[in-house]
Parts: sequence; structure tokens; C-alpha cells
Amino acid sequence: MGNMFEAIHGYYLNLVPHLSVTDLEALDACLSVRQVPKGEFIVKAGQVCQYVSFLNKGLARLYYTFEGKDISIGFVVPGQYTSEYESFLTRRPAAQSIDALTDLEVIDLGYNDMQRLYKTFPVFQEFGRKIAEMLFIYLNQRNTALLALTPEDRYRHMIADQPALLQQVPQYMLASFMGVTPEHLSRIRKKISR
Amino acid sequence: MGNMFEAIHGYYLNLVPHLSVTDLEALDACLSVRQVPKGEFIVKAGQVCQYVSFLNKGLARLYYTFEGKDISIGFVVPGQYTSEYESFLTRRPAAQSIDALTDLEVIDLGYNDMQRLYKTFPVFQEFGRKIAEMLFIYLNQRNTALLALTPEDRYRHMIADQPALLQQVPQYMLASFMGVTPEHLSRIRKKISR
DNA sequence: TTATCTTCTTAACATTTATCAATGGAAAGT
DNA sequence: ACTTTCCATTGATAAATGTTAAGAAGATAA
Repeated sequence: MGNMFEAIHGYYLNLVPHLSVTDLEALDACLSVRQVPKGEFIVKAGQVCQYVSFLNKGLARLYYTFEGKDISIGFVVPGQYTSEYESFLTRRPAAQSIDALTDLEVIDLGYNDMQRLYKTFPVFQEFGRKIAEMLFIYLNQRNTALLALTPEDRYRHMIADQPALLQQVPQYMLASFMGVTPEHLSRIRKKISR
Repeated sequence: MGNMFEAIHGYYLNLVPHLSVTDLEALDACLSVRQVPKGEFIVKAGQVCQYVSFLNKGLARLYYTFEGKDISIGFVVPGQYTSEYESFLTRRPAAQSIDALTDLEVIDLGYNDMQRLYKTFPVFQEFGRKIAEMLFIYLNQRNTALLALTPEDRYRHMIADQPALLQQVPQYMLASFMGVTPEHLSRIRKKISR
């Protein structure tokens, strides 16, 4: 039979090409598949995040709640890793939640297993480093956009960079992601469509 | 004579306690001290960032220029590393600059030396991973603050978290760091002082 | 010292964005 | 099919923030 983790192997090899078969087998022993129904959580705020989760199928959202309002931080599509990484790293309760906008299938890698991989197969340190570096670059660019661009410009960038996401994510979630109210996003859209 | 790099050794050992004497000697061979006069640059936008730089003395600012205006991203005090890390990692021209708000002394570690350390002494992979993880956590929190808090609340947080910085950094730089105009920051300060 | 330059503050006014309220339409449940 | 809920849109109004301009306070240089 084929290996259930082919997609995830590709992901790892893409980041660290010199991973050996032995390395990947050690990885496989740590992975487990989980089904998350729509509306349920991959991670819930208040709990310590136990996994980094590779998204096989579905659409997930990273967000937090502040003064009664949900603020979306990011959206996850298949082929990407997601986690409340700060909680995962620090072992403190998560400030952010990750929920399922559709039914999901994820492949979990647990904290203790990951530490063991780091120790036993140091080549995974390089993997962890590159993941964190990618996250840094993503946040750095997002930060820059939030400070320098107007909401309208941020929306234009999203149209250019993530057109598929705009179709899949409700607009009130996009609005908080862009830092405006749903009403204001609606006006921006009206203005742009002319 | 004492080792010129004592402070930086402490920094490394704090992140990766099991670094050996051999590891640190290999590191020392890669480090070089640089003096940066006030107003000059550690990294200049448009050039590829060649170093991660440990700040020994002085105060530095990370910022970029957009539509003629400088927007500050962060400030660096002694004992911290700084770099235009996205450029350093990707080998593409830097979008951001780092300049000296006072005379500086930095300890540089070059890109090629760092890659060689990663390869020859894999234990440094762990160091690189933890640096990137720290950067991620910092940016994640800053991002959250930018989206969830009002400028006034962000300023209150700065008073609580970084009181020393408020004394050292001109207010018009703080203003862009907080995402408001200098005039508006002045109004916020007036309101709070009552 | 005086002069110059920079930074900070203040005020009036303009623009952007949020809030509140109402409506219509789409989706989901029964 | 009917009902209910949720979501997107729109308008009126309010609040927050930016812009422009001027002057005060502080630093730097001659």
C-alpha cells in the first residue's frame, strides 16, 4: 500500500532535502491523523497547544477573541502547517484558537515527539529552524502591510495574492483579518468594483 | 587577557546551554567587531544584509521608508541581536534599514560563516531555530497589539513594558512605531498625563 | 551668547473609519 | 415549503485619526 504521509514527506523534503529514509521513518512513527468536523477546534484558546498540524484537507482559521469580537490572524489551506505556535513553544495556554471552517483532516506531530526528534535526529533542528524562519517572514510582511498600507490597499493586495481565499472565507472574517469592520470592507469592495 | 566576546557567549549559552568550548571557539573565529557612528547604518535598504549583529553599546532603530515617510519597526538595545533578517535569510535586497541613533558597537556574524557553522557544528542549528522562534513570538505579539488595541492602549503598554525606551527614542519615531502620527501621539500623551 | 535647526505641542479643519440601525438575500434547519 | 438565522449591504451619524499650519521649547552650531 502507498504511504499515507506522502504529502507531508514532500513538505519536509522540500525544506530539508538531505533527510534520509531513516529520518522519515522516525518521523512517520510520530505522526497521527485526526479528523476535525466543521466548527470544531484544532486548538482552543486557554489550552496548551500540543501539536503542529499539517492540513491535508479543508480550510482552517487562526483567530483570537478580544472584547467579545473575533479577530482573524490567518487562514490555512491544504499543504500548510498550522499551530498556535507560541503556545506550542512556550508550553503556556494559547491566546489564539484554530477552528475548522470546513471539515478537516490534519496530521499531528506532538510536542514531546518533536523534542525527541530534535534530540535523536538533529537534522530536524534544521527543519524547525526553517519553519520558524518562514513564520517570521510571513509575520514581518504582514506587519509591514498593517502599518504602511491603507485597508483598501491591503484588500487590493489580497485580491492579487490570495484570490482563492476571498471566495472561501466569509467577508466578516476577512474584515477582521484586514483590521476593519465588515461594514467598512463592504464599502471598500463597492468602491473598488467601480 | 579576557575574552572580548564574553557578553555574546552568555547570550549563546543562555539559548543553547550545551554548547561546548570547541563550539564557542569556532564561533569566535567568525565574529568581528564594528563601530557604527551615530546616523550611519548597520544595514541599508536596497543592499543584501550580510550580518546578524549583536549590539554591544548604543541604541539602534529598524525602520523602512514608505511614500517618503519613515516607519519604525523596532528598537535595539545592548545585549540584543539585530538584523534585516528577511534579507539575511533570503539573500535579497533589504526592504528595511537599521541605523544608529547613537554611536554603536556591534559584533557581526556573516552569512557564509553562519552557514558554515550550521554545517560543521550542527548544534548551531538549534541556536538559529531558537532565534527565529523568538523573533516569531515577538512579531506575533506585536501583530496582535496592532490589530486589537487602540493606539492609546498600545502606548500604555509601552509605558508599562519599555519605560526606558520612551526616554531614549524621539517621539516622532515612537509614533510611527505605534502606527500614528506624531501629532496624534502628542494628543494621546496629553490625555494620559491627566 | 546668538542663531539655526529640530522636535514637540496645540488648534482648526478634513478625512477616514466605526457605530448604530434597517433592509434584503442567502443559507440552514424543521 | 416555511421559518429562522446569519450575512452582506446601505445610510445616517459619531468618533478617531490625519493634515496643515503655527508657535514654543530644546538642542546644536557658529
